[in-house]
Formats: sequence, C-alpha cells, structure tokens
Amino acid sequence: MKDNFFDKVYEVSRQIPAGRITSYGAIGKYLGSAKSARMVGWALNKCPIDVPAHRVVNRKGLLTGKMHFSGTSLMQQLLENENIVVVDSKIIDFDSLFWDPSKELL
DNA sequence: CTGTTGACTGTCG
DNA sequence: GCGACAGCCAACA
Repeated sequence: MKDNFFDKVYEVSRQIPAGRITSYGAIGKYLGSAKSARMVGWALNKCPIDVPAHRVVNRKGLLTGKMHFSGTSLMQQLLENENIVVVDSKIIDFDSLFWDPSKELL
C-alpha cells in the first residue's frame, strides 16, 4: 500500500468531474502541502491514460502541461470537449470551473 | 551517493 | 503588475 503523493494525485485526478478543472496546487494542498505542486506535475508526468491530466492545469488556468501531450492543441481540444472554454491555451471562467478536491471531494 | 531537473506556488522587492 | 528566490520531493544521469 503506497499512499504516496503520486497515488493520491492519480486518484484525485480521476475523481475530477467532467467539465471541471483543478490546479496542481489544489491537489497538492489536498494532499497536505501546497508547495508539492511540483510532485503533482511529476506524477502526471507518468501520464497514465487512466488519468485525465488535461483537467489539471496551473493556478493561472494556463495549460502548462499541454506541451507534454501528444500534440500542442490536444489538451485544449480535450478541455473544449468537456464544454470548457479555452483560449490561447488558457481556461476561461477558470474560477467558475475550478474544482477544489479539499472542498468538493472532501 | 551527489547533483540537476521538473506539467508549481507563494512571498519578497 | 512583474521579476527573482525559495521550498517541496522524486526520478534520472
């Protein structure tokens, strides 16, 4: 049993409701350390297909991880597919679509 | 084992 | 508002 940061990130990421998004810091904070956002990014760097990493963006609502996807607009396309408005690789109404695991998931 | 890097965030100037 | 520094921990060379 490895309740490490990594596994938590994967679980939370899977529990993100469609049409919603969260930030690395939000997940990191839910895990106990907001500064651990790097670990979240590193965990998603494994990019398991079971984890919708495209729903996880930085605190600015910017798709910083789009570069790690197969293409450059793939991540944006996926978000738009979730009915999320994305312009210039950044999420519109990010504040409204923001999903906080420490509040929503609980 | 040591050092660098990484899909980040918060604080200081 | 923006630039620079620090903190966090794990993986890779």
